[in-house]
Parts: sequence; structure tokens; C-alpha cells
Amino acid sequence: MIELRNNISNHISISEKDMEKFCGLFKAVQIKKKKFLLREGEVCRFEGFVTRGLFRVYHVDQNGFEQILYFAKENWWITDIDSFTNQSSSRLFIEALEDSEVLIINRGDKDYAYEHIPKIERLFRIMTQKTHVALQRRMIDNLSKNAEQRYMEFMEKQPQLIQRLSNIQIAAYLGITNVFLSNIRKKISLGS
Amino acid sequence: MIELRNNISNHISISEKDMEKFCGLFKAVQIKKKKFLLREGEVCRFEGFVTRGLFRVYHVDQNGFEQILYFAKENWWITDIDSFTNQSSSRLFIEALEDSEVLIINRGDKDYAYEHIPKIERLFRIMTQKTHVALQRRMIDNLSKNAEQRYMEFMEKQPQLIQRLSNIQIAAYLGITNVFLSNIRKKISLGS
DNA sequence: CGGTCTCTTGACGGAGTTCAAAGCTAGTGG
DNA sequence: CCACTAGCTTTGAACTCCGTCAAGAGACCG
Repeated sequence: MIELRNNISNHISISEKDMEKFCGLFKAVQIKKKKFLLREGEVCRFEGFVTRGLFRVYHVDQNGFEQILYFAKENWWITDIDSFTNQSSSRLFIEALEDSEVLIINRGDKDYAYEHIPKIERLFRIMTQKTHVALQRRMIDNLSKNAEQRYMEFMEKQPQLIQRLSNIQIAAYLGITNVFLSNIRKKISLGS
Repeated sequence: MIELRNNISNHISISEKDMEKFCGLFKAVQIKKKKFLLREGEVCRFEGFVTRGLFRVYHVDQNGFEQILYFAKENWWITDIDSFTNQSSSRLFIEALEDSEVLIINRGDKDYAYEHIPKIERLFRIMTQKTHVALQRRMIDNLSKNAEQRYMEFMEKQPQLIQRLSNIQIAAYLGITNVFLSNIRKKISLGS
């Protein structure tokens, strides 16, 4: 629970009482590797904070290809914000890539927090802003850079994360095939 | 001002008093076609609500190519959320594509609203969520669909907006060259 | 061991780009 | 109201990036 408290403190200032009240709404859940927190078609009824392990959030298109929106490792938040806020059926899968633990808050308790702890409204406004900024930057990168540049930058920014991922996962995140990623890796290794 | 009030009412319930207080913080600004609301390198000191006209929000990459993040027409909000919230120097341009009018609120007044009108915190949490969901959907589309599919869907979803845009702007939004867009248009017209 | 999953490699194909040239449109000034 | 210009759109040919298909070599796990 201490990780959750630290994460919240990093975003807003909040009284110990409110912190206690909010964190009390979470429950720890253990998820084994290859198990799903959410599948396409389900309604996402939770918002989660990862304390151990690693997840991938992805979409499967009409041809069966997987696009990874993001990875969530320790101290990352995880949900399908679209399905969670609209209680609509999800277009995403959330799968554990390692044995993991997540602190979960359900929809009703989060609404309760919004109503009774004003600071929580601010917390999620700020977090959503930051998430949005990150996605906006990634959108620009995807439009303006080729696969090799995106791979190099991913390696620079997330070197420790890459070591926990298979090339198949990395390729799905970069928006290319694992075959082409293999070509890129060869080219880079020859070039150095 | 009535458009702004309607837009806010669509997102949250708010007392007439708070509505009055918040809307009073905005000022109307006229912007001529081809003029900029924001340039790369500047700090974005405003958040705006378009009441007339049309804008494009775009990034220029190291090769000089423009990627359009989104268009903002009447009743759309417009800002560089990254630069505005962090008061960091912007990587984006915001340019009027038509003679336009925008209701502007500056950073200080928005912070004032966050502190003194709790509902405003919720308003922007909800709006940021919706914006984020829209970008997430576009990200998936960009990864999973080819240019022709993206163009067809853009035409279906925004037929009235497309008529106000040059093919150069449409291509920059779709992430292709205007030359290739021209090929797509020819192919579609032959196919029908 | 045996089976499944991952990574690599090569040949080929297609989506999208680059460069250059020509026609087209629309605004602007005389 | 016409002429001029600047920007927009189209077209064609060569080229690049990345995907597809197929096969083989490791690596991991029961």
C-alpha cells in the first residue's frame, strides 16, 4: 500500500485522513502470468494500480493483429478508461505478462471517492492529463518517425522494461511485425 | 457565450451562480485566417473554446513535415495541454484555417476556478477523459488500418469538416502525403 | 526427451514516398 | 471584368519501408 500512497503524493497534496479513506477502498488482487484482468466485450469495472509484475493493454483488430497501447509495470495505473467511465463494452484486453499484484478499486467506490473526497477529483484530472500528454507524444512519434527510430528511442527510454519483454511484444508496441523488428536489430548490431 | 454554457452543461451539472462565475473568466478573441494562437517554443498561457471558425493543432518534425493532432471547429476546446499545465515550451503550432473567434481563459484564472469552483475540477477531469479516449481510438486506428480505410472513416464521421479542409490538411491528419491521398481519391472515384 | 514458443533469415510483394511536371482554382489588383 | 499569380490537385516513374510467407535454429518447460 505504501507504493500507492507515494504515487498519490507525487500528484497532489492530500491530508492523511483523506489518504487513509481513499486507499481503504482498494483491494489487493494476485494475477498469474497469461491471465486476463479484462477481455474485449466485457465491461471494465475496475481501476488498478500495479504493485508487482507487468501487464500489457492491447487491441485486436479485424485481421487478428494485436496493437499494444501501453505496458503497465510497478507503480503504473491500469484500466480501460473508455469502458470504465462509460460502462460500455471494452475493445481492449489487459493481460499479465508476469505473475503480478494489482490494487483494485471498483466503479462504485471510485464514484464515492469523487463525491466525498474532493481532492480525488483533482488527482484523476492530473493523472489523466499526464496520460494524455504521453499518448499525444507517442502519436506524434508514430507519425513522424520510422520503426528503427522508434525502437531506438524505446530502448533509450525504457531499457529495463525492454529486458522483460519478448520481441513479439516490443514489435506489437512499435506497430511492426516481429520479423521486421528482427531485421532492425540485425542492422543495428552490424552498424555498431 | 451561450455556446460555452451549453457545452459545459453537456458535461456536468452546475449551479447558475458557478456557471456565471466561471464563464466570466473568459474573453472573446478574434483570429484571422493563417494567424497563430500558439507557436512552437512559446509557453501556452491559455485554454480556448472555439465559437466561430476552424483551427489545426500540429507538430513539425525534424524533416519539416507537419503532423496534425486534431482540428478544432465551433464548440471544440483548444490548447496545448502539455505546455499549458507544465508551463513548458510548446512543441505544437495552433493556426486558424478560417477567420475565427475563440473564448480564452488564462492560466491564472483557470487555477482560480479550480480552487474556488469545485465543479470545474470535475468538468476538466471529464473533458480530459473524453479527449483521451478519442485519441486512444485514433491511435488504434492508425496502427490497425491503412490510409484508404482511415480516409473513408474520416469522411463518414466528419463529412462537413472535410469540406472545409484542403487535401493537404486532410493528408497531414491521416499521416500520409497529399500525393498519395490523391491516388486514394482517384481509386475510390473509379471504384464507384 | 518432445512440443511449443521465440528468434532469425531470405525472397518476394505491396503500401506509401519522392521528385518533377503539368493542369487547375481562387484570390487579388489594376 | 480581365489578367496574374500563388497555391492546390493530379499524374507518372522510380524507389523505400515494411509485410508476407516459409523454413530452420534455438530456448524453455513439463
